[in-house]
Amino acid sequence: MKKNKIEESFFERVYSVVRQIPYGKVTTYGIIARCIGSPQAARMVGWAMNNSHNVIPEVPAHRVVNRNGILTGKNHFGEIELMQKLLNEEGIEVVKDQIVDFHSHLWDPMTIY
DNA sequence: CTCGTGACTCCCC
DNA sequence: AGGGGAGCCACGA
Repeated sequence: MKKNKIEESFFERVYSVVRQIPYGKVTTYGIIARCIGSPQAARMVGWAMNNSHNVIPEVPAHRVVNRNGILTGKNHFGEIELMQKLLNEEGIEVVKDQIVDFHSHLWDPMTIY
């Protein structure tokens, strides 16, 4: 055995975490990056999200924002208002591209309650 | 193979 | 308090 493989791609690892985000909750790029072992590779997480549109099952990328609770990736949803719209549908209020009471909606995969 | 870029984050001044 | 720079990893040209 040398290597075995199945080493899931970096992207796959990101998707696995993002898919675990419960309905009505959000998380950040940094948290995800840290969760997969690369705390400073938050950029990659966002990049993975960009590619997520081509991934199945669909990844709730709209639940992923930056550490300030700002919808930095909204520009990549095709429709600028789409990301905010999806969050609103889940009961998350967004003002000026920023999630209201962000900390309350924040979900940390490492923090099991 | 080398270079550049990217939906971020942290540290320093 | 605000601005600037470096770090991180993967992927396309």
